[in-house]
Amino acid sequence: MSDQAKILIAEDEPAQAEVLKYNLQAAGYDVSIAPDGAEALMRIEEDRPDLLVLDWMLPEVSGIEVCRRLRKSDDYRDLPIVMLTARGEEDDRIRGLDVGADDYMVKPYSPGELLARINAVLRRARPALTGETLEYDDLILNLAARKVSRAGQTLHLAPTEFRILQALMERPGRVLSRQQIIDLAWGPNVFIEDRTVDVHIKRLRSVLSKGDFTDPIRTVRGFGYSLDADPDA
Amino acid sequence: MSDQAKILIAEDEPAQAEVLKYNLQAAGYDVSIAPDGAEALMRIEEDRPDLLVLDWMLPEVSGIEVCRRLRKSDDYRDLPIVMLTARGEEDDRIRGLDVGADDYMVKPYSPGELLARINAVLRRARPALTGETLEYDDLILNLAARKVSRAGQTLHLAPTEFRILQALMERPGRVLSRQQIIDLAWGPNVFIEDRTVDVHIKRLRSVLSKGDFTDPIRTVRGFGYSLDADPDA
DNA sequence: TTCCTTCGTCACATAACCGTAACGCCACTG
DNA sequence: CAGTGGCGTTACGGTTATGTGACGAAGGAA
Repeated sequence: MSDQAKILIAEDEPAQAEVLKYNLQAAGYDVSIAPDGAEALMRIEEDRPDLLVLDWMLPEVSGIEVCRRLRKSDDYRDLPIVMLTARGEEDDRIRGLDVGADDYMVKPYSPGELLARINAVLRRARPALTGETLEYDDLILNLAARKVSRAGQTLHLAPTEFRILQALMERPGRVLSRQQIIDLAWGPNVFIEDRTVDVHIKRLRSVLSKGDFTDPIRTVRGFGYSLDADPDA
Repeated sequence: MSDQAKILIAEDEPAQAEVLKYNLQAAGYDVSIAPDGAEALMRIEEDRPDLLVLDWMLPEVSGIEVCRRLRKSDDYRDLPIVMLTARGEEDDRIRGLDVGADDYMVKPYSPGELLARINAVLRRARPALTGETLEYDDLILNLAARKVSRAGQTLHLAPTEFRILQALMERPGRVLSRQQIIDLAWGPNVFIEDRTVDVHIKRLRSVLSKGDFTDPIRTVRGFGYSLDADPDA
């Protein structure tokens, strides 16, 4: 996982929850705890965790009910869930997998194994979060995947357009001259007409503004171009 | 291990064994039957099942003895075992878990529930049994068995295609250049034309997309290829 | 041996992309 | 308000990257 993934632990036994939190934090996760099912549902709305560790026996709203509700909701259908069951609750375990948990652990579990499962589930569930990304306004440029999206929608950029946008996003707000853009996007010692940049900027704009998006590129007359989401500021 | 997992039923009551066999076959498993403990041990050697459904009361060699022996052997230490006990044999049940059964069912059981447990045990046990598994979308690549399946269906990949897919699946979503693919799939210091990668990608695609599957490989013009199940996301 | 699979490469077709020229509008200057 | 340089936009020819079918070589299995 590239950054710090958020994990919510829904567990009513404070001691267990704390141990788990400690272990997961040590592994680099951002951890919070909900002591019952109702609170878990609340915190899911609030914190938007990337993964839920869900104890099966919870006060207020049972784990299985939490799971069922999440799977029915539009927003959290895909929230990865690792459930915890005590030995002897085999029936619930089976129901849990049926209800849509991604994995389960039987208590008592080894912290290492639980961590491994969490990592595996996260990896499986969030392939998009791999690699370095540049962000500007609602634009996201993923270097590793070589993908650009705006407001969640993937855009198709030609290679040159991609490199120009990358150059601009690496220097947000700064005005780049045409020659600078050529150096950054084509490489130094490449002879390209300045006006060619204009054409690519135009193409880039038309892709970025497809739909009813506003044009994030500002023309600075006599100098060049810059990224500027809010020209009035 | 193919996607058609082999299950051995060790059960001395023919009627029960047959019913069970019928149900498991309907669920897509490859099923065989052993009427007593001695035969069970023999068939395990012979058939190499992926999971054992083990009745506790068996002629010749008792279920508990079978279990104990398997757990002591080097080859079958991790063979998943689901044991069947008659009601009232609580002591044996507990001994069974101690001896190393992975799960148990009390007779009479519902076929659906047993199936659910078998599925769960297999899913949990397989990674340990078969080595690491890579998953992406509905693709599963089993390193140890060198097998690939899509949506449950086994695919036949040539060795080079397998290694390329492995390289891609180890870095899901990330774009790999042709040279990187060569290094990863052929090894460093191997001279291969870049275009050769294209041809293998084409062959890989045609296998992965057989039927009406969508092509999971994205071409990134000017750079290389990446795994991308959902280009619009 | 012969048959079959896999491999690397090539050759050709196609589609995507690129750079440039040309035209006309617009913003600024005076 | 006229003039001018800068810029947006379109069109187009050429180039390059990729898809695809074919082929011969190598190796293994029967």
